[in-house]
Amino acid sequence: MVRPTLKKQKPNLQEAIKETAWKQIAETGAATLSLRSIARELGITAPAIYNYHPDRDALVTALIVDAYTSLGESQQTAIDALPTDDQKARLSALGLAYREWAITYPQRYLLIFGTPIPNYVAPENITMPAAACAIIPLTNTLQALYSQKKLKLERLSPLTPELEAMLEAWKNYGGNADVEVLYLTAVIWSRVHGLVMLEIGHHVPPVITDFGELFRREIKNILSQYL
Amino acid sequence: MVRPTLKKQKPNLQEAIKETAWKQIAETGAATLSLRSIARELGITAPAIYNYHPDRDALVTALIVDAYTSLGESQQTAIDALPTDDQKARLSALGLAYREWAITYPQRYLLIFGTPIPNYVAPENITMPAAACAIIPLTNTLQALYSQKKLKLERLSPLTPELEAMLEAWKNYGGNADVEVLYLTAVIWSRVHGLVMLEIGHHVPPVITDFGELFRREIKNILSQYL
DNA sequence: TGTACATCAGTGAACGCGCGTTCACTGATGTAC
DNA sequence: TGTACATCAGTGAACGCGCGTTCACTGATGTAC
Repeated sequence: MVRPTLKKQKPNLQEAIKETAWKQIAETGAATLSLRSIARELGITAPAIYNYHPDRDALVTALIVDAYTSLGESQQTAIDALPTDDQKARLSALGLAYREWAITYPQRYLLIFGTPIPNYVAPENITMPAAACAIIPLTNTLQALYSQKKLKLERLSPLTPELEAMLEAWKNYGGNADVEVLYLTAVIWSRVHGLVMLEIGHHVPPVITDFGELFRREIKNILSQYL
Repeated sequence: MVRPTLKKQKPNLQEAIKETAWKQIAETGAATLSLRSIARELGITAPAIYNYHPDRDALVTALIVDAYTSLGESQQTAIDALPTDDQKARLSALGLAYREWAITYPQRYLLIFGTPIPNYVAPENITMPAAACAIIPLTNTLQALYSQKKLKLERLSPLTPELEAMLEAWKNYGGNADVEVLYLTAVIWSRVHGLVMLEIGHHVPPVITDFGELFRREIKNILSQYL
């Protein structure tokens, strides 16, 4: 009935499947995602999906990679227009853009950073690099500041040998930055991540009607703390 | 076959149901929890559970409340033994105990702070107060420091009127503390929360073999930043 | 002490549901001659 | 231009599974006389 029309409009099921998946994830979260419900909404039968993805887990993996990529691109876009010499503005922009992406796509954010989907195991060799890309703009910005000796690191508690060794290993593993920069990346990221998770998880009393106010103050505090 | 024996050993199904639920949550997470699997492990039939909980959602709510309570108690215990005049040690203990609880019961932590369970809606009038109890030890400790004028608030970016108004509302709503204390509560909590979420979600490269090192350094940094 | 009875925790069958995945198939498309 | 054929995306039926919830029931317990 409706199917033939849809079929004409969307011969590229490849994309349509993921679009519908994102739509359903946005509506009810990734945990209720199913091949059958995607097929239903698309007006096709469930087995048709197997022509494009070997199984459900492969689709989920593709979605996760796309989500990381989208987050990473929004991070990069946030700083592309800003002058390279104003690293402070860039750092701030990264923080604000990060929250913006997360509250625009809360379910997407939860897909990558929330509780793992039951019975799904992420192939780490695929998802880890994608995740790394999302963080690279932050690392690069911090590294630029570090190179210009603009980071106030003297306030930080000294690195223990164990911690330094682990950060060194991280450096070799892929992080193309100095150990203190990697540490700051993790720590600043986790601060932003923590606030974002509280906000989209509604773990803050409802009287906080504009969480952005709180978030922006904290971004300012982070900037003045390390710069 | 096995049932009668079990029945003799555990006549208090009320507790046994929740115990088994926790066990299964610890094993595979809250998302796969089901009345039938609890009953199965307990050697009873699923409908028997309805004698103790009106439906699945009620059980989940009870578990969530228990989790918050357990976290809150572990927070309180962490500072009970410490001298009241050493607020710095208390603050540090709260942070370390928080992580300890979370990595001991990661699935419990995710139950309350991770992605919500599909098709479950938390009755906020029940879960919010329980959640508040988990945070009160931190607020109280910060309030004590504030009263003794030991918090370095001058470094913080100024409160906007909007933010101050929201924090005032929070105060009336239940937080029995000054606005700057409530702000610090939210911000310090979110920092700890962010680190914990990254750790239990495995979002940090595997070369970071002892995340505790990173965590402890950050606790020290938080202390020296605000105290 | 012994019998009749009420209570009520737990049973087992059944309901309707949705899921991932397989398989032989159909039927439109596009190519080869 | 017209026919025979291969391709292959999508179908529909079926598989076995687990779920929450309902309902009439059973049978052990404990009470009342």
